[in-house]
Amino acid sequence: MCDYKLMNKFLKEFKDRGYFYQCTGENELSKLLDKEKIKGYIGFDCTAESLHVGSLLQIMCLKLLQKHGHRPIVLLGGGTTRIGDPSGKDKTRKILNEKEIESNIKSIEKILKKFLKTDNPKIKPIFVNNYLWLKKLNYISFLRDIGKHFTINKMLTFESVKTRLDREQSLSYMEFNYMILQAYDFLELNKKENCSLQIGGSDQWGNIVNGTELIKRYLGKQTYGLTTPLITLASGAKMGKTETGAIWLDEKLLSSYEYWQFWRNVDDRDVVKFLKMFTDLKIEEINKIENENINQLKIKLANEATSMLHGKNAAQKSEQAAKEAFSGNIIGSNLPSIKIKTRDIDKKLNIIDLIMLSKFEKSKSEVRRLIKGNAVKLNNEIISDEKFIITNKLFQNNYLKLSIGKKRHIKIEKD
RNA sequence: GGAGGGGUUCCAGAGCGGUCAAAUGGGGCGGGCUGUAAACCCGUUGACUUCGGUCUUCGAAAGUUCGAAUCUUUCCCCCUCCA
Repeated sequence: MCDYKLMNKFLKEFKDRGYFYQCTGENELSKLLDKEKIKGYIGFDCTAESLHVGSLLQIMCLKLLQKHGHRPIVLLGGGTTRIGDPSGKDKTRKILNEKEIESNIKSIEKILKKFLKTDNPKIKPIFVNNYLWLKKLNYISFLRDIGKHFTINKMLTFESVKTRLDREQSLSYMEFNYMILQAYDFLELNKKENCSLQIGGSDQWGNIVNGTELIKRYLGKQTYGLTTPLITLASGAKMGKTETGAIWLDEKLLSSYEYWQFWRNVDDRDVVKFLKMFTDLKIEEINKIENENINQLKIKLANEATSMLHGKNAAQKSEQAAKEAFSGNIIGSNLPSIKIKTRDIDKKLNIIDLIMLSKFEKSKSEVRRLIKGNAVKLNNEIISDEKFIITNKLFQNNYLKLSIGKKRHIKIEKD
């Protein structure tokens, strides 16, 4: 462990922000980072069409590399996604087809570009797809060149493998190979791009170390691995997926307003931690404001996090919309809206159908329950009759505000 | 290969011929308190409904029965122990 004061600035900030979990050769890494600008890589899973906040910490790591002049490499694992990482999974994953993976890669790349600086050629991210080299592998030569460096004895001790075997859940040979492929990725990136650092979540530790060891044996070169802790919410839940649905980073899957709301609603105990982790604010500044009004801090967190992804404008709009929605009487002009046809209103649209149109609920029974529980409001008036008919009179300047519970509000616009 | 145990609603887990849309806990949702927090309290949690009911669920299929999550048969899948 090297002296904190002498530590490389990148590493130091990495720790100060709470990104640090484990590291191989911390001292040497620190020296290396002082001496030169390096390339560091993180691999992202492409099984979904978008990333969610569960990957945000990884993205922040890439940003931090850039901030300190290092260049991030983003590996979108078209190859490995075809296999499926067994880490942290107790079942074999669904294998996606080529088309799905390709389109996932595209949309994930788009998201990452929103976070990362792409104008400075020295630090702009390099996007790579490991399918490029994995598809060309020749089985026999791969076994001879790469496979000989891995012992089954050791592979069996890895957590991802062990838990599967312990529970007698089947682990296919295909999945068993995942770690070798990931190690090979690192080797390839080292050869091609001189990449000398791999960052990943703590569950990737085994895979990462395999990579550095392979490179040492195969090329005799020193590389490093760095892992981030698994972020859990104060409530104990894993970050990223709520019961309602994942907190997606793609606007198509989750509006910027909802994204803002996610941050606005974090547990009190998580606020400072998240300010450090997920905003650009300086650590000293965060320390200074730490004890300010908790709700102001949450708004700050929401604004910072939202502007990072969706832009300052979207963040401001969301804040404004929230203010309007929660303070009461005005129809929040910035609220998400849906349009309905005047014809439908003339056809005596009732409240249940209106809510169905809003897509807030997909079951009429559930809507009836909500109405019984005084959860439904139109223009802030509780609607307690499930046969309530929507009339033109309810619209003010062509708008009608529909609220379900305290947190869900939508603007209905007459078309 | 031999012997047992099991697959139940979002999850865990009761039920073992009618009173079962299925106990209980967790989670979710809604209400209250507050601060769009936590904790706590209350309600609710298959779908549709003209609120009378109707329809679909207890691994899959077939059967016994007036009636099946519950009994029988076959099939699929999981677990434990022995070889």
